[in-house]
Amino acid sequence: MSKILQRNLYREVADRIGDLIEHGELAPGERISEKQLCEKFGVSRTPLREALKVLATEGLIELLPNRGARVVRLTFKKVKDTYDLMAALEGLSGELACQHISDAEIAAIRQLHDTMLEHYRNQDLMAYFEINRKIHESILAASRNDVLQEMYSNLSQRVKRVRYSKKMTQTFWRQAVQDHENMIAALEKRDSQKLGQILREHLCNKLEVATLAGVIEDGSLSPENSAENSPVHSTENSAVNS
Amino acid sequence: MSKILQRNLYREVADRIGDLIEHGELAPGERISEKQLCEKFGVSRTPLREALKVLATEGLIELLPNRGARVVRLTFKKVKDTYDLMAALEGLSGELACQHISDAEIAAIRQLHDTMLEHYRNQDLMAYFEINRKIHESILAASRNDVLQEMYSNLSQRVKRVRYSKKMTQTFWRQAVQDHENMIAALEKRDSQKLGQILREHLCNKLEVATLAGVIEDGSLSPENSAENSPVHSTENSAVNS
DNA sequence: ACAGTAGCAATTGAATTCATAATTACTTTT
DNA sequence: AAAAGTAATTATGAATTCAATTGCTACTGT
Repeated sequence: MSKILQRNLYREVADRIGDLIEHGELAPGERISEKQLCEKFGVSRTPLREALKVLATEGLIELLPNRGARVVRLTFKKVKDTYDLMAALEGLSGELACQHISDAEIAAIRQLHDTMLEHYRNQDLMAYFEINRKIHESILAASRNDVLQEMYSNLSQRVKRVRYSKKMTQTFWRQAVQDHENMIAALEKRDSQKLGQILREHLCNKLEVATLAGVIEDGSLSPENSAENSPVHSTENSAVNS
Repeated sequence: MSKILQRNLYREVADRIGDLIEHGELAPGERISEKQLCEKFGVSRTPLREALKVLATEGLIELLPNRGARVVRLTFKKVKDTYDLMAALEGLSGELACQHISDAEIAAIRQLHDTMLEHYRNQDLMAYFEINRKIHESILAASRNDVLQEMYSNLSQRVKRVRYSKKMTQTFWRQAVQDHENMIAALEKRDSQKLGQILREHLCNKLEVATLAGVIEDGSLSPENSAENSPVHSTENSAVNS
């Protein structure tokens, strides 16, 4: 049925490090000491270094030749670029989903949708987000495109640590709910063009980007800015103000 | 300027193995012996295994626990899924390019376009494809989205070994050229919606998928079909005659 | 004769060891 | 006293070694 999950040590270690990054226990830009992590996880350097190589190709850390690894610093531009991509992928997933989704799956999503509305009425943001995630996941699964799902999952991983959207204005929230109403409608009519468009323009992404502009500006994500060796600061931060 | 290319041994090895796969010297489904490759490249097992882990996350090979690695078998569905994704990414790149591209870059693409038309008139397929690739690359670069470029490049790698479209009917070719005419027009008008749409529907992808359907059916890509452990050889040989 | 189990060979997974590169601290010179 | 250069220490890159799992083959029992 689903994929056989291979439990190699390197994969386990990679996941654990990913968690550390997501929860901020490994700060952005922080240098990662191999020995330190070896002791923390109780493994030898070989599987740990394999894990680091993998995490680097997954875009979570970057490797400095002969100088070890460090957590990638999420600049505003990087996050924006990633969200643009994710929006495009969500759009595609919507189009494909309309072509392949079963009636049972639509019914299940409708069910989720109704539950989500309930949470909206109760103003339960956490519960709302959880169901929201499940709905998008269901559509993604209905696309029947494994490569797409893999890519989306990877992109999602990269920006996970900034996905906490604590503040959600009523206007935005209301609009998001409206988007979801339209999504369900398009899905039930199997209007792939429409669903694709809605998902591409779905507020969630734009909203998060908007709020993030503030968050990142605060310096909470990029403590010592993006420039490593160049003394000149580029326009990336000033762009936030425009 | 551009990224500092780190020349780690593992990256070098990974690229070399990638080449072997692309050129078919490592057959699809073939088991990869670590020792064998170590001797071939003259490196120890450590960097080689790091390379294998990376190639696995890049989707070129798959790792069987305690049984080594093997080249992924490109099924028709996998290729189709990948092309669908690439089309979506090209579409996005078009939209973004219209927003960021400079006049100089447009002029350069126009230049490429004219050269390509020349090759079309001379019916020089190889030269045509080369310029065609450069044009799409230029648009991708103009999107100013590094994540997008990285993802596209990865997807492109995965299906590289089947991208040889030797046969190109005149009808298809003519349509492709027409598409490119429209692309340039949209680009010069900076009509992002239009360019996006053209790129998403650009014949190249659909054409390749169509021809590939034949190629893969021939068994040249999946020698023993998609089934892994089934002892029964299905229609693979009889299909060649049909 | 066929099937199941046990033993052996081979290959991968992980750890330890060795080498090389970088960084830091200390000393010397200006 | 400050700066530069050299040496030493630390950390990463690579190789070798060790252990464990797998697959194959042979032998025995039914």
